[in-house]
Amino acid sequence: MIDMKKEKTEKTDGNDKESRLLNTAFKLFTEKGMKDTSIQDIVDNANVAKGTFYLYFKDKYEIRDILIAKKSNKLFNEALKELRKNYIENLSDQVIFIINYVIDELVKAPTLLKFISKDLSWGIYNKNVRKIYEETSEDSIYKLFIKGVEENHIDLKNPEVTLFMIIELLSSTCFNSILYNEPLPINEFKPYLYDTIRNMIGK
Amino acid sequence: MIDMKKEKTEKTDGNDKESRLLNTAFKLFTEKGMKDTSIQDIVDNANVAKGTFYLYFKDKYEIRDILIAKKSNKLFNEALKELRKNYIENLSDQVIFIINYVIDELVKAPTLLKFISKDLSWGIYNKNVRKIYEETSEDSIYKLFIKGVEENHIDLKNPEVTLFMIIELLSSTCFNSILYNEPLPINEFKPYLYDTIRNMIGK
DNA sequence: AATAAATATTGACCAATCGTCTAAAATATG
DNA sequence: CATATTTTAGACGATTGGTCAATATTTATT
Repeated sequence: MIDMKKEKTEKTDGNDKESRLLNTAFKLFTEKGMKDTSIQDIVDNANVAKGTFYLYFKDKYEIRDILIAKKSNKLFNEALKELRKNYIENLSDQVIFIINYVIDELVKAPTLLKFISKDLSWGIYNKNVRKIYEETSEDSIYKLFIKGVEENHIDLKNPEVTLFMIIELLSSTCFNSILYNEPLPINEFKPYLYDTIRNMIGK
Repeated sequence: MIDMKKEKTEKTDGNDKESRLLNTAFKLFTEKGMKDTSIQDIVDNANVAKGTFYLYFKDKYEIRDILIAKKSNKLFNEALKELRKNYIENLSDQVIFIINYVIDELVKAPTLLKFISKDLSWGIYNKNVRKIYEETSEDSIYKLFIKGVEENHIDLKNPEVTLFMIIELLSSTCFNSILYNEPLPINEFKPYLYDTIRNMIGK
């Protein structure tokens, strides 16, 4: 029934041409930067024809948006998974746990941080990125936060904006550690950041 | 003495080719977006040859950086000028005054806000932009803040990072009013934002 | 004022890049 | 096995980016 057909068949472990394009693009974007990466570069390195690229993506910027969304979404989801393993009651502390997790991961992987932040500033504000966020995430910091605010009767004028502000703070804190090439005392600064978050959320 | 030479002479009120390129680029960037504006577009609309563009700017991205820096710098300088007219003692209140001024101006000019924020997220983190900031501003929110912290013996772990965070908050607050097309109650949200700033700076 | 040196400007030119399109290959369906 | 549908390939025209030698303009020098 299942025959091998041609010898050319790659291991079909789900990494199809689309995935290969995404992986290759991420590699090249982080290595050489957006500007110095052409679509030809991407398809050559992914061993795919140019036409195939345009089958899946509109242009270079769409593939970037998708990448940023996937990478940052993955990071937040990992953080949420870790959060579930611990029992943390307070919403402020839950948010701080997540922020803390993400900061640590980003500081460990500066190329990822640079990519996420530099070209799109965390991508939170980009329509395309937000769409992918909403499509792909069953569980999300957004839902956790909104639910938490409701359940705990926390008095926030606009929870959504508050969450964005907090993530913006996360972004700026991380990015500062890259902006200055000298190592920034990010761990010293954390308690200070978390105070601010507690003040924003209350409780 | 002063002769007209050619009839082609434009009014030489300081707007040379460089300025014309900058103005035209800003117009096109905000009207059509970065991606749909080619250098050819810019030089055609500015009535300048292509080579002239490359005499002043490295590429499209450099002219964008310069524009963002100039526009945002101008905004902050206007805010500082207004601040000087009032007598505000407290550093928190001074910062809030400036933030308030800038927010109001940006909400009034959404295309400017969109340009500043979208492609570079306020530009604070961009090396090129920062360089221009430092070169062009005699008076700046940066200096005001650092001096204020010192003079008032305010205990901040890292004043520079704190200021960036505050500006990031300003940026995120403004940008939220664009993100959602419906009018966001930005004025309602202000007191809340300013509480946060007071908590960050203290006093 | 005439000449020389320095600087600014131009636009033709070529290489690189984009995005389209048609034909071929792979796969699914009956 | 024949036919329809989807996926892939890469050649192609159009656009864009960036260079460069020629030309125009300004500034300095005598």
